[in-house]
Amino acid sequence: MSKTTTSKLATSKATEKPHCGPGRPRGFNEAKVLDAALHLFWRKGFEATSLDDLTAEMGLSRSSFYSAFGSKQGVLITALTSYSNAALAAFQELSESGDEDAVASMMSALADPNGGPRGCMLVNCITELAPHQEEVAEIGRRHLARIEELFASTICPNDPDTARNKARALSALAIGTLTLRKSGLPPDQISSALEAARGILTA
Amino acid sequence: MSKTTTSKLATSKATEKPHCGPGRPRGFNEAKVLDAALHLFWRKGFEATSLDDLTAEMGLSRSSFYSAFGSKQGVLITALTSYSNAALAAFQELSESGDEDAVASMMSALADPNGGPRGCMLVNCITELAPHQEEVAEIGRRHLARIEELFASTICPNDPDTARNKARALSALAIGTLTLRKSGLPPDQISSALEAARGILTA
DNA sequence: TTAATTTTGGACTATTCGTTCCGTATTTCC
DNA sequence: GGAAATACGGAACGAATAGTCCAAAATTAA
Repeated sequence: MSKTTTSKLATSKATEKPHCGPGRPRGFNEAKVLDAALHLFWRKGFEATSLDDLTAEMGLSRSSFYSAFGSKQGVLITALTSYSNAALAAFQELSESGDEDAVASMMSALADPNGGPRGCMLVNCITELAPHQEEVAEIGRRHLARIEELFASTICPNDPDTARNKARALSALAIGTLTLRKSGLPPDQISSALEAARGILTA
Repeated sequence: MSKTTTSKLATSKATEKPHCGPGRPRGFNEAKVLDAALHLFWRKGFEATSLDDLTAEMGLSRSSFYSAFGSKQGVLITALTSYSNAALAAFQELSESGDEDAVASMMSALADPNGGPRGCMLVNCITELAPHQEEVAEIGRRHLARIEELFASTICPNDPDTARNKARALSALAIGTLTLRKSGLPPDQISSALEAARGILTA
């Protein structure tokens, strides 16, 4: 009686890869499960997230998990890399918008005073893992360097030296703000402080 | 043959408590083992530090550890509290020095461009634990609020409103800088950016 | 000395950890 | 319809985890 149910798993939407070689096709969307993993790491931290948590949230069996990502650390690196790329792309778009208050938008995107879960996952990972996982540190360095670069090219395309310093300060400001928010400072106080500092720094 | 060695443990320096009530006296200095625990947590993070790591570093048996501190979380809270108090006292002294460049000293004390292990343990704890351990969040809030307060009273004792915003920005700046350093940015680049930002913000 | 009290070492427990493995299901290629 | 290849469910693994327990040791008060 168990044989009567014919599987429908493989015939899902399958927006990404329509299945190439031989063998049974995957029953999950890689981008989606990676996103689920990322948000779980964001909520709980890397060490505090267990394999049971992870596979439950991703909807994968342990076999599928390990065959696809190799290890707990592997799935973090993969998810973090694509998160960084996506975030940087969006950030670049803001910086190239030519908008008058592009810097303000960039600050908001980074510091996110209203505090959805999309603050900056990378800051968490750097703080928790960078000293002990070189791959995470590398991703973090790349990410922050690119942010600084985009800040610099936005605020002052002429004088590169002071622009660089101001850009670094803006980055540090936004990142530090994330910690303030995480400690419980109300959003409106975050906003006003950010606003004031940005006004002064970019004047 | 094992009985011949008479113990000398209890007759140590014992600078803190000369032993009051009845019963066997402790063989360890509470402040010292707390400091050891704090630095281990700082190096490895809370979740990544095991009881074996902890007791080894503190030089305690599990019995002594649990009878003195109750739990892994307990020793963190205790150590973190005294760390916060000591750091804030030193910070207050800087702010009350009347020195011309008191703000610069305060920034250095917080951001510590040369990066000894005494950066700011509290930022690590906030990032890793505040969302899930209310006690840690509370200590973090207290700590950051006090820092902001001292900044505000130092830079501009008159106009309290903009002083508050600038103080908040300086705090965020210093805290964000810690993350930059942790990601691998060289100390001299940290220093120059801090210097520039501070100059602008306090002008 | 003896009784009372506290600390200490380290064995122990029950659980959870990340990872591996195997039998079965599902697909493509011939 | 095979054969080959890949994915899946879930049991199993050894190591590691935070925390408990108890007998022995060390002290004070009588």
